[in-house]
Amino acid sequence: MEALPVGQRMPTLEEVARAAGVSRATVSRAINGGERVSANARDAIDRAISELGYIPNRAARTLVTRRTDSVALVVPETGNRFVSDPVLTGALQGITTALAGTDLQLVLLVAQQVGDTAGQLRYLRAGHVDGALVISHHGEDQLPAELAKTHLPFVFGGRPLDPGSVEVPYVDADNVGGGRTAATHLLERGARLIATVAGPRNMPAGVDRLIGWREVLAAAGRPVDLVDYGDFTAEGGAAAMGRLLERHPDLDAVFVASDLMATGALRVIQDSGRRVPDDIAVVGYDDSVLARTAIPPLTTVRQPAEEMGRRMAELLIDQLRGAPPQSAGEILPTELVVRASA
Amino acid sequence: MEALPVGQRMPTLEEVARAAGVSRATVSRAINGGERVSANARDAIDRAISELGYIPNRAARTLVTRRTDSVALVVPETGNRFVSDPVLTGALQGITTALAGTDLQLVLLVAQQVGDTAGQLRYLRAGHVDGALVISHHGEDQLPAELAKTHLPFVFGGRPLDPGSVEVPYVDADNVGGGRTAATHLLERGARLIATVAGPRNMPAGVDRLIGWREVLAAAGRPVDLVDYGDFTAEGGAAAMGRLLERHPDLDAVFVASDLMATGALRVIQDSGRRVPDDIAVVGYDDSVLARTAIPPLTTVRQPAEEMGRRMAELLIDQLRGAPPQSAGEILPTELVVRASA
DNA sequence: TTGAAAGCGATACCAA
DNA sequence: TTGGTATCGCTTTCAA
Repeated sequence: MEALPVGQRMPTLEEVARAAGVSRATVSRAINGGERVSANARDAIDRAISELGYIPNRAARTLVTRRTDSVALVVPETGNRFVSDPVLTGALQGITTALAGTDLQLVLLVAQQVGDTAGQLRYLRAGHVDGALVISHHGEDQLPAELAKTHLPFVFGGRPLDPGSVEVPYVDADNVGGGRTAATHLLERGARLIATVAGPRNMPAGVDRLIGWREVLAAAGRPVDLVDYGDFTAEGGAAAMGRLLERHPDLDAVFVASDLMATGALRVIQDSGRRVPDDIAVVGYDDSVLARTAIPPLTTVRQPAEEMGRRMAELLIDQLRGAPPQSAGEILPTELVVRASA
Repeated sequence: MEALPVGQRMPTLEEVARAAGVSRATVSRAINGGERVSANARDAIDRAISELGYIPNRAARTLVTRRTDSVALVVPETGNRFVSDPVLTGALQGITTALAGTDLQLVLLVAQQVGDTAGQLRYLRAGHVDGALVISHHGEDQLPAELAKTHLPFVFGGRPLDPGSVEVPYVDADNVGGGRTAATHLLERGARLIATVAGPRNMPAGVDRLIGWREVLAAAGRPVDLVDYGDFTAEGGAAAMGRLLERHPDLDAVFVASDLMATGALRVIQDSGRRVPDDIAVVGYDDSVLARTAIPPLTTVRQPAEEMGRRMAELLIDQLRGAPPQSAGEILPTELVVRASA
């Protein structure tokens, strides 16, 4: 990366000052808040700025302020996870929306290999960004503890499983509540034997949804052992559903902890000659595009992905403004979207 | 954004120099290529660097080199487009892979409003990045022409519709070829009356796939007027399919220009009492997750999204190294993925 | 091969 | 309210 194509020469503060007939210091003040600058000077400076098309040089500014005006979006996992994760894309949406009101730029920090947090930490520690938004699925890594050491403001998306005895500010959807909602809906529909395809045991999202489901069934005096686990893939969902049907051929409802897994479950159920929802009612999770395109369309628990992203960004911005990090996580409510499958 | 949380104080070049017993200049040379530095000095410097945990300050470096070591990913559209676009997420994957070998950081530049290219251009012109990767669907905006004026290296993903008399380096999938492949497959399956649900007429991807389809049918002496248009949504696909069935109740095959539209088409076809593929064979486009989860699973044309992203990044890196921009677009082959729907 | 010193373009302190 | 000036951390001549 030696030879450098010639870019436009940008006007500097100096030139603006000269054109406006004032000093650099005055222009700088005018640009940053405009305190203690006379109306006269202001006008001249504004005119000079727009005539010259002046844009402050970020590098120069960063050098002295030690502020980069950019924040990182840390995505711990690589591979098609990024693609398939229904929350991530929505969160990204919310994040950019929230950042739009500021002059903060979003820098993408995608792990090169699964579990490669070292490289990301190096970057974060280097002071290249003012803060970090961390999307976390597997909460088990040491990212929270390590991040806390850096003194860099950060907010997690998704509750870290093991914060390592540090307070971690995070935003999460109410997974327990979502599990409750799904179970309650199936109960109210009159289901007699309710199963669940849960997510992985090492992921907070998987664990919490199961907890909610279990809670409601236990309270209703129903069995809570019709449980099998998938890995949040369609194949995993299909396999788990198959095992459940084998063990409990008479089950008539199932809560599947993700829409993607639910598509797999749907296939297995229909292949077994059963109809959805008449023989088996199915509730999914995420309200992703898959829920709408599935046949039959899935009743599912909507995650407020975009709002999660927005709140993450807002909490980070608060910290950048000097507020102390939130000591507790923020839990956003989920919502049942009723379609044809249950 | 006034108050600034105290970050760690990072060691500077100066301190490394002192620790190594050499001058700043020598350390700098050692870091940048290591030309004209004695082995002795090298060793001492390397040791000092790792002991102190030194990381160069990007802002200071940028200030003098006028290089930012970051490139922008420009996403012209906002809203859930980002989410639903099957190519974008894959391309992102390829881009980060290609960038992993360099020290380039990816900065996300999402348009705040549809068609708001002005803000993006301002940012790009400000010299905040060394180059830009532009994801383009609607080729009609003036982004290509405006970008060319900035002298900033850039590469488009997706062929711009109207380059405005400038050569635009781009990477695209072979949409015409994809349309041909789909049509050919349906012909070879023995279909008699082949329709298509095309994409919007103002999007290159939509237009090109239709051209390919038409080409093959014309060459085979088949009618080429069983065409209706959708907007790349499931609803659009369903509506277009409905119109086609009404006009041509006897059609027995259809090429739908995106998997998402195909899910809508599938629903309409099945609701009309017809079976897929027995009564109507369906070929989709994208090989997205929807193709795999659809019932029946979709035969579809796979876009090499990840490879597109990788090539985009590679072409940009070439330019950053001083190579002239490619004068012609680069077209990557598509591939038919045969599943149950056709 | 090495080092001294001059910037790069901003901010911020201090006097005026 | 202003302007002069030191400073941020690095790269890059230019001499030695």
